[in-house]
Amino acid sequence: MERKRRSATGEQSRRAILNAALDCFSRLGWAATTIEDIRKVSGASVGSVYHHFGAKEGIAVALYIDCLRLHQESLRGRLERKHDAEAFVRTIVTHHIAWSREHPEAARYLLRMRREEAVAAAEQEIQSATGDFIREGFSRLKTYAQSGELLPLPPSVYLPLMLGPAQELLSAWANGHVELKAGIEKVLADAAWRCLRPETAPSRKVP
Amino acid sequence: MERKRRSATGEQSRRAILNAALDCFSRLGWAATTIEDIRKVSGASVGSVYHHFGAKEGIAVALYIDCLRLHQESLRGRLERKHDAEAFVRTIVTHHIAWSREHPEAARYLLRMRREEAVAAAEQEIQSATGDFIREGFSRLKTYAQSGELLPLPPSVYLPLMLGPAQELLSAWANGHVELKAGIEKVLADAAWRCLRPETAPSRKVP
DNA sequence: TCTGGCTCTAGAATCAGATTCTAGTCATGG
DNA sequence: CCATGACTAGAATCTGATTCTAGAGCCAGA
Repeated sequence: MERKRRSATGEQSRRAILNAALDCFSRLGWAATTIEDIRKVSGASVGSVYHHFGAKEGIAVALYIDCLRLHQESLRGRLERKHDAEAFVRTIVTHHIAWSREHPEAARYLLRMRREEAVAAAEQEIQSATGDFIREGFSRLKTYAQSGELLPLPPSVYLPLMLGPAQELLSAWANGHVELKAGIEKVLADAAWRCLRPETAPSRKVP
Repeated sequence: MERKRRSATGEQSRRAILNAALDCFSRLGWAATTIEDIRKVSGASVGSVYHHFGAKEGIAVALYIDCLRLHQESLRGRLERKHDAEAFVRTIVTHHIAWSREHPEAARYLLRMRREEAVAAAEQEIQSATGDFIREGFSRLKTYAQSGELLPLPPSVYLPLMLGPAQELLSAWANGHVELKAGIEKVLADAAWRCLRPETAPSRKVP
C-alpha cells in the first residue's frame, strides 16, 4: 500500500508533524488543538500537513497506528517465549500496564482516542495496519480454550475478561483519578487468571 | 443550583432539543452533527438552543447526565433489596448489560461519550449530578471487603474488576462488532464473582 | 543536459459551522 | 398596567478546517 517515499526529508517532516501532534493533543486535547498549533510546533506549513495526512483526523489516525505499533512491538517479543495459557494471560495483562507506565503519553493517547469517532471511523485502516497480531493472539486464546487450558466461554468474552479491568484501571489513571502503584499489574494478572483458568484447578498447580 | 423554570414550554423545548440531539448523535455521530441538524429535528431556533445549553458541548453533557440518570434510576431499585456481596456484584453486572440491551441508544451514547473530551471536561458537573449514587455503591464495596465478603484488594481495582469486562464487551457491541447474546450477562456475572469472591470460600456458601 | 513528472512545501483564499448579538414575545409578580 | 426575566428568532461574526494555486527540489529517460 505505502508507496516508496522518495525523499528522506519528506519522511522527516511527517515524523515532526506526528511528534508535534502527540505533544499538542496531550497538552491541549484532540478537539482543542488546531492545525495552526501543530504547524507552529512542528515547523511545517499547512500545505505540508495536508499533503501528508489529508485532514486533521488523518493525523489522529496515523498517530494512533503509530502508538499501537509501539505497543505491539514491545508485546510481541515477550509473547513469543510464552507457551502455557497462564503465562500467556499474565504476560498480556502485565505488559499492558507496564508499557503504559513506561510510555504515558502514548498510552494516554491510545486510551483516550480508542472510542473517539475520528479514530473509530478508520477502523478498517487500523485493522489492516495491526490486525494480524491481534488475530493471531485471539486464535491462540481459542486454541487454549479448546485444549482445556482455559475455561470454556463464549469467544466474545475472552478479550473483555482478560483486558477489560486493566483497560478500565488505565482509563482512570489516564484521567488522573488514580495512580498506578507498583505491583498493581500483578493484582490484575492474578484476577484475570482467576477469571479464566479452568474451574477444577485450584490456585496452586497440581503436580 | 437549578433555578425554578417558569414556563413549562421552556422545559418542553429543552426536552425536544435533548431528544433531537440523541437522535442526531446516534445517527451522525457527535462531531458530525451540527447545531443546524439539531435545530431542524427539534424545531427550536439557534437562540433557543444556546439559551438552554450554552454550547454544543453543553448539549452533550446534559444528554449524558440525562442518560446516566436513567441508568442509575433503574439500578437503584434493584440494589436496595440486595444485601450480600455476591448478590450485589452480580446484580450490578447483570443490570449493566440488561439495561444496555433495553436502551440501546442511550447505552451507546454513554459508552461512546464516556471518554470524549466534551464530556470528560464536565466531570465536575456530572459528579455533582450523579455522584452520590456511585459513592454510595463504592463505599458498600469497601464495607464488603473489610468484612471479608470480598477478596481484599487495593481499592482502586474493585470497580475495574467488577465492570471492566462488561464495559469492554458493551463497547464491542456498541461498535457493531459482536451481539449481546441472551444469557451473556450471566457469563460476565459469574466471571466477576470468580474474580472478587474470597479465596477460601468455594462457590457455595458455607453455612 | 534538458524536460516531464512527481513529491513536497508555502501560504493565501474559501467555506462551514459554532457562537454571539440584537430584537423581540410572553407570562408573571407587583 | 408595568417591569422583569425566561425564552425564541435569526442575522451577523469569527474561528479554524480545508482547498487551491504556485513553486522548489529531485529523479528518470531522451
